[in-house]
Amino acid sequence: MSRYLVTSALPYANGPSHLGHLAGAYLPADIYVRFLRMCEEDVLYICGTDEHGVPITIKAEQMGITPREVVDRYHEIIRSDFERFGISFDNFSRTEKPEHYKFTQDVFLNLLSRGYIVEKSMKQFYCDKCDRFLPDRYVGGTCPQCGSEGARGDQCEDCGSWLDALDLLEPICEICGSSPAPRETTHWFLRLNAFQEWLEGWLGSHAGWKNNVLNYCRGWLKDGLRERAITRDLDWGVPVPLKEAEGKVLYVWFEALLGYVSSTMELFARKGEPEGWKDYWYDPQTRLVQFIGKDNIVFHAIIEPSVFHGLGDYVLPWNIPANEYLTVNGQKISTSRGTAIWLTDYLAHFPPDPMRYALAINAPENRDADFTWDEFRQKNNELADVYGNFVNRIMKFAHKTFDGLVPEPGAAGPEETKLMTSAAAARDEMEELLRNFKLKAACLRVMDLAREGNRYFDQSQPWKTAQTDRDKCATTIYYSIQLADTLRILFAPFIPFTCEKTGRMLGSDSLLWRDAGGENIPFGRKLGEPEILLEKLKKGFEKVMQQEGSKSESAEQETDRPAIKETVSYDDFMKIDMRAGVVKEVDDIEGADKLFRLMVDMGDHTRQLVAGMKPFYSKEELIGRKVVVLVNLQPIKIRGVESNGMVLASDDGKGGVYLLQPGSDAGPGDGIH
RNA sequence: GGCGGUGUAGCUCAGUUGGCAGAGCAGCGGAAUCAUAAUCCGCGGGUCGGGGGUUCAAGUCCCUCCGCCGCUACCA
Repeated sequence: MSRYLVTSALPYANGPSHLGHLAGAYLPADIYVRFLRMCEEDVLYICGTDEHGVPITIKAEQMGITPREVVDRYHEIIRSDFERFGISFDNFSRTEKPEHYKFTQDVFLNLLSRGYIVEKSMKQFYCDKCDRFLPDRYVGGTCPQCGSEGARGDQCEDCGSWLDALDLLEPICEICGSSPAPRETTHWFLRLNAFQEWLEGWLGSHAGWKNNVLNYCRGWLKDGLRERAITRDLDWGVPVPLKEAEGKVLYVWFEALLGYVSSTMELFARKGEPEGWKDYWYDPQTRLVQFIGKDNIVFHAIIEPSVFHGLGDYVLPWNIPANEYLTVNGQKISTSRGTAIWLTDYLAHFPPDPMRYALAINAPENRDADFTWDEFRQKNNELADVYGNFVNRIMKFAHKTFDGLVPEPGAAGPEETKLMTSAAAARDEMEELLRNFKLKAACLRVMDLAREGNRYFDQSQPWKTAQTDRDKCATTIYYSIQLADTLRILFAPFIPFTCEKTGRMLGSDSLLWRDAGGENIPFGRKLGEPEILLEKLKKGFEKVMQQEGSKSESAEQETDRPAIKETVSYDDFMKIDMRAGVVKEVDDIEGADKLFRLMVDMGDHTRQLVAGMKPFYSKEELIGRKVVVLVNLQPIKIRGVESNGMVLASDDGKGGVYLLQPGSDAGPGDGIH
């Protein structure tokens, strides 16, 4: 027996969870964990919500509530959705807990005393109006190298040079437009570079890990690891535990990774064994398995091992089976574009198992996988037909022919021997696959066995032998029932709710992997009433949900709209000069995917504008179109092309951008008030 | 434009260290009637994105081009 500590990436509590989350980090981990438990391994499955960081404060501002209220709300939604999907965490904690604060602060001090964290004083732009320090990319200004005005704090697009934000001439705050001033601030840096050599060796010893993980890391190591700031000037998060660090918090990615440990501590504290967590985290024999999406690879394969190695006592990841992404209708899941399918919406209409099956059999294990409702329907029906119907036909038959009792079998013939051998082989092959994180292949394998069950049943023709050879018929049904039980066990990690149903019919609820392939259901046992395991779905079934879904999506989206900006005076507004124009020419701009160069007829003159319209309009659509132009805006060069104004458009906040259009009577050059 | 990924049957996807191209679904033909019109048997179908190279041998390794996706930048 081995000891396993399994984690799923901590979901970020700034919104509900969608199918992509489930498919990437939670369902695969749950399948793996359920399997290990059935093998009687010592396993803990740990998770919790990640509740700090800037995006949550922004969300709170948008919703007009406190960050604490945001995370309370989403923690509960996320927790409940996962629970209903059967994700069987041993503990689902949150980073807004005193234990977590204390632990992360201890870790910080520990690394500081070991010299892995260093303090550095630096100057950073501070915006008085926003009352905050500005991250580099939120500072704009004139490039000191080439004089271009469109430079940002980290890089100048025109000349391509990497900049220090402080070198920018005429800096402006990209959030409010005012002029920020440099101010002295102090931050603490994790010396990742100190771990470079060790990491190379450590990662090198894990050649069996998935390629995506190793490749990402290789890239990082090739560039050379740098010191990374792990503190921020912010008021939402775990405070840096030093007197001189007032107003500073630990940066999320440093702190959230430690949530795995603090969640484990919380679990054992609740059990009354406050030191119990160390049996897992301090034991080098523990197999730490961390399920994540590919976006999290750097944190789990580079930063976390560095931190744990720096601390000394902790176990390092044994494997990091990172998944790729799930797309929906071929497109990336996007909250703002409304392509996300929320777990809450799905669960309001359908049971968890069909989705668990559909996502398991087409999981993004090696590359992005695509989800469509039609595909989902096919998978659901396949499962209902091949497995559900197999169980159903046996149960109905046994009730009709043998009064609902498991019949006493005659001697096993070659077909029966072959069937049971196959069942045992499936069990062993699946074990091998599951232990190597090939969940998809394992799922296919158990479906194969279900097909074999149908084949056995068909070839044995019990509906005929019932009349001619009752002994043979009894044998067929007896062994079919044994196979149904094996299928119940082997399917259990994937579709646990359905397997519970099967268990009620068979009078068996034991879930031991080694029982698969055996004769577990004794003859003479009274079988439960047959019930339909899985409902089939008709084309277009998802309409119900999508209507419902779009409702909650739009509710979700309103909160994504920016708050109304501050009031401006009438005089200020009158400074703005807008006029109607007609688009005459449209050209591409080299090296820009979204920009068009527009020549617009303004009546008395023609002016050149640059507009980010390429994703939304074709050249043909634009030519001849009447537009509203803001004409007295300060000219600026964008990607080397001068733009003398701005074309006005509405933005629905979900990726839809629509040009404003003057009425049909308006002519070029007409003013707009 | 930079970085990353990807391209295999009509569709969704497998193809381990190079060694005779696979599965499921869909399609076509048949069997069967216990069962949720479910099941079972059989068949067809691919220049493995294009081109070049290494090799006895390339879907697999190298170069190059094309397509698609994502992140990022430009969206005055």
